[in-house]
Amino acid sequence: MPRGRLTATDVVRAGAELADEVGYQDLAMGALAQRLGVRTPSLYKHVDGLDDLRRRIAALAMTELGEAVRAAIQGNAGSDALAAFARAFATYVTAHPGRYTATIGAELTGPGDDLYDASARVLESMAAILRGYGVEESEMDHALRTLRCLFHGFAALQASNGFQWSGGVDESFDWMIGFVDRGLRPETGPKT
Amino acid sequence: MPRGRLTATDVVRAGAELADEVGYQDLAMGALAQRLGVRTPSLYKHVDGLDDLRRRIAALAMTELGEAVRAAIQGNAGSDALAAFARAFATYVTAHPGRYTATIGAELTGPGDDLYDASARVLESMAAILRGYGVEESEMDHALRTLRCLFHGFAALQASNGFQWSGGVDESFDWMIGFVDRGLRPETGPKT
DNA sequence: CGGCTATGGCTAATCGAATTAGCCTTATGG
DNA sequence: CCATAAGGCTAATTCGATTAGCCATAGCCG
Repeated sequence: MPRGRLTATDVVRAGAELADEVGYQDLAMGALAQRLGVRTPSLYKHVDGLDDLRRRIAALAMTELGEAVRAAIQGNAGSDALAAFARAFATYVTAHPGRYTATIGAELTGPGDDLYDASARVLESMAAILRGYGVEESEMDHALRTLRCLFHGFAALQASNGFQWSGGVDESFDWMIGFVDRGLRPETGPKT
Repeated sequence: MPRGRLTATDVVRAGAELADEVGYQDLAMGALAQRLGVRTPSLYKHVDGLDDLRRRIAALAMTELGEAVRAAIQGNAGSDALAAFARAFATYVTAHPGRYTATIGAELTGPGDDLYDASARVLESMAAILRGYGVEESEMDHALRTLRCLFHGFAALQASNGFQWSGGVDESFDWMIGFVDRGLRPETGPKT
């Protein structure tokens, strides 16, 4: 009846779930150990401490997010791709506020780091969308960073306080996407 | 020879400076007390603990930011106001990364709360800009939220890791502002 | 089969930072 | 000149993270 031994993956996954449930602020080694039916120090056999756990959760979140958005934009292009991306992004962030919060403060080091690589994959999906709009290569970086600010800002606001968006969050989000779409689309005429 | 007694304001101001210097993560009661030439427990006569301190720093940051952007847009309208706002915003965030970080995770409660009110004033400045562009009242909320996501996202990315924006941050920021400007401006023709 | 070793869990102990309790000094104002 | 409250201090508590060092066992080799 040995409950299978834990692996680092188990610990990180459980940590991510815990963060989603109790909030990133309250993610603690003790609570996590309890959830895994183990004593706190045992976790250190799998993770290098709280900071390491946090970073791994961030990497997990970014990886999952990358998969979600990649799947969403499959077979879509232009506005459709943008809308699909946005929807997938918002859905993920809303469903996993704790996980995503882990990515907000995390430092990106450089290539080879899980979190960095996962972030790069998300950016690659954004870039694919932009290419679909025919954005000039010379403007790609700028457009990419702009999209990144927009989505990250949305996520941060959503995750932290659900910014008083008492009502109409979805409409505002759709409006935002429409705004970006109009801006990226080769000009075709009056905006309405 | 009594070094003037401390006030809550002194403590918060010093805390904000400390956060800017050592990073928000390392803001600690002990370090702050030391900087103020006082023992740790003494701080509790002025602030209600670390969480309270953080929240007050967030409120201070938002208040200062509000003053900075309000001053910047004075006498400007349209693109100029937007550009001035953006410049002031970026300058503030870059100069005070620790302070701004305090605002990122902070929960907004409701009217009457310093942080909430200060945030409302910043939003009011944004709204003024949007009105200058002739944005429909019905779209105001959506546009406001969009701007908020964009600026907050920029700040969050900037503050946390200075997102690998090794080069060209300023150009990208300008591009972003230009993008928004084109999107808000009543259509006048092809974008170039 | 019987022992070897690495892994993963445990208990006990340490550390550090926040916070609380309770005392003491002094500026202030009646 | 004294009463008092504000603001500092020391000592003590608490709680969470982390470390040290021990123990059981699964898988493997001779």
